Amino acid sequence: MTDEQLSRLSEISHRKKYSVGQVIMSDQEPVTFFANIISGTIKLTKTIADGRQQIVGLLFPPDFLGRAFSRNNPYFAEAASDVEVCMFPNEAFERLIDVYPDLKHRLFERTLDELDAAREWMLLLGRKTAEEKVASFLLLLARRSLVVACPNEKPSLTRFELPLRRADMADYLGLTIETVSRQLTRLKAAGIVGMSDTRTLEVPDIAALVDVAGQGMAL
Amino acid sequence: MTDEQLSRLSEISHRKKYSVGQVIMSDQEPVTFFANIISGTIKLTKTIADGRQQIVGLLFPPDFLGRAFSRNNPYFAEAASDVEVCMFPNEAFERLIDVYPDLKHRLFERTLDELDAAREWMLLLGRKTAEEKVASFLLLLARRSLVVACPNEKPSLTRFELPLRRADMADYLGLTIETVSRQLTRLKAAGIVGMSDTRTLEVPDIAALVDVAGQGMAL
DNA sequence: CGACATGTTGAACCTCATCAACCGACGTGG
DNA sequence: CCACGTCGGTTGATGAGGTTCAACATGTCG
Repeated sequence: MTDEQLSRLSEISHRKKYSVGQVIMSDQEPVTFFANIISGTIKLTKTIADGRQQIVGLLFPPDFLGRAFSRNNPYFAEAASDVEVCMFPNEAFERLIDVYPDLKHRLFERTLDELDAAREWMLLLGRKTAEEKVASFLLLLARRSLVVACPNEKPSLTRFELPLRRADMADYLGLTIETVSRQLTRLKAAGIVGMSDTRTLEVPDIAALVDVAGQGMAL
Repeated sequence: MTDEQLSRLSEISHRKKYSVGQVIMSDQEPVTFFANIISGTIKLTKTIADGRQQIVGLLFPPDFLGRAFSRNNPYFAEAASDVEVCMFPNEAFERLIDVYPDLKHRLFERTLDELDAAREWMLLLGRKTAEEKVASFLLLLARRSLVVACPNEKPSLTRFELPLRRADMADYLGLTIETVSRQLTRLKAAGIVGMSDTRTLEVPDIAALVDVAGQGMAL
């Protein structure tokens, strides 16, 4: 983005914090803002009346949260961890979009990426086994951590934090908490991953993880 | 669209037909065209090496098939029935997109709709039972047929053709052929749907179908 | 300390996948 | 014309993968 765009953006923005579990956007209310994630993880969920829930998207910095063209929003956005965002009132942001077409173009490309991710996840949800699901999720995080940390090097050991609790992992993978837990201990027992803490993971050999993730996690 | 846009479009287009099972776009090759579906049904699929398959999108007329900004395409597009499309070479189409911003806007909105549909389906794949899955799919088709046929009236009986064989329904719902078949006969036995032919369905009472589809199919 | 949230582990159960047989429709070649 | 293979679909029997229910462990906070 150009400097001018950035300054225009910052003029209309303000920071906001959410703590774990807080609802950021609701199913019920129209969306009044766009937000840029500064830190933390946000989960997008869909829910059935009886309580069943599915996470349909995870957002990390510097992802965008919002609803282009102010339609109604069919998801919940919830803080999966403590979260800090940079918020833009809807109208102001959409005015900016009209003025800077390449900003809109960016949003478009982001949406296409989200669509690809959603469809990748459809394959996982519909066709993968519990073990493959968990492994695929860990692989996703492992690769993310590599990109964030050092784009070029390939360290033999990858270590990262789980951004989700077991309950959320279950809702993301279409499983139950218990199954997620069991598969994690299985992967640990098989030496494919190590866990110092329940939220800290080490992957000694990514290739081995790729193997149990069962393809389709192309990169 | 304006008349001018339409005429410009038709200048660069040509018709093409595909018969059932034919591959329209492949995983392997870059996409060279956009296409507007004139008749028939196209399925977008993702596949794992061992043969497991998931349909990640269904396209009906007048949907669009293609890949904006000529990235590589991670899906297969296959004719689920005999299909007729109107094709545009990629470069020409993208030139048009640049000239007519609202055409791009249209594509953007279509992409957002696809994203919503994909996420709706994630809920289905991850959290619904076999019965709910099948019912949800039938509900989707029932509503589609209502919209196409008569936007206003609400006839008591809805009748429509299944655009997919059992195998494809299974791949769309994350089930096996046998389970799909069994659930269909269960719904038939319960009087929720009628089947004159294996591909022709009647829904006497949509509300009853909504009921077994288990929410989340909001409209 | 007790209450609560998060995570792990075990046992029983159930839904759905798997394997297999069967049916009708269709097309083809002898 | 009929035998034959193929394809799409249905139905049954069996079994495995995951869910459910329950108990327990650990850590945190009032």
